[in-house]
Amino acid sequence: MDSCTTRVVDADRVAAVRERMPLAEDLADTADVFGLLSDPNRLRLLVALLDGELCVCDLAAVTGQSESAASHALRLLRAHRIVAARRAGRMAYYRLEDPHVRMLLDLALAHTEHTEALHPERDGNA
Amino acid sequence: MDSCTTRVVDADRVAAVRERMPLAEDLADTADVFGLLSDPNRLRLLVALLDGELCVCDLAAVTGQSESAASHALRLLRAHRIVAARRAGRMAYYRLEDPHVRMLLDLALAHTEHTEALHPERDGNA
DNA sequence: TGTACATATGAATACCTCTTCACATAACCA
DNA sequence: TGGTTATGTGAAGAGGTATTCATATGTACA
Repeated sequence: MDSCTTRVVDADRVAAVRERMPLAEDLADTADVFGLLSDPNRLRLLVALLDGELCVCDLAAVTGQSESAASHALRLLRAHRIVAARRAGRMAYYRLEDPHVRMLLDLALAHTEHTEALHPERDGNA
Repeated sequence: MDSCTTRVVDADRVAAVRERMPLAEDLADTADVFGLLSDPNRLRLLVALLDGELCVCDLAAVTGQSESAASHALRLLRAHRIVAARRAGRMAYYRLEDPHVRMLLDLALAHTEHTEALHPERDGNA
């Protein structure tokens, strides 16, 4: 099928790893999720939503971006089912919908807080 | 400090979330890590290294990319202390060095394998 | 010593992403 | 009804990123 044109040193290990390699489709989906978490402003939006729903203008205020930028980011997150919106009149309340992303966020943030010991030039939160 | 020029609906919630918001520096670091995991080829490299070290040409073969591309990707991962290299003659054996990234990978891959039903690109398009 | 080999790297290109601006949509209120 | 407010969206520009090609570096081996 997909023959590799390059040399191989440890053919057995290569074959074994290839066997365990997830499907390209699954890897692409996983990479997409990580990509959605790779922007500081989107990260701020999701962190803000960890405690519960917020409307767009509050999310914009908390994350320090324009409401248009926040709306664009929320649209992207919504398209990937990571957040969901509840309409109440002319307001839109967003919530974190994906429990898996919540786990990734918790793990990642716990790590950065935990490894602040490795960056002793700065102390904890504001 | 950083005053928000936009309206706010729930001022208390906004203040509380702001209090809990991690430092911009930490958020940027976290976003960087996620960004490094947001490319399918880099993801393949890291998955291949979950079981142990491999040389560059084997990594290129396993991940289906050119050795130059693999080397570029490994250089990036190495610069962020996610992988480390061991030289043996003219070969370079890379290993996964960051236990936190290993956890993120395990968590993410376990999730994608268990949820085949979830697929994005379907715009909610309100 | 010279040649072949494994890896590293710089530059160039094509692609993608984020932000902003302008405007659209839709709900609320006088 | 018209005006104001909250959010949504398209287009465009700036900036970032990934891949490739060519070449450099350094090791091994004849």
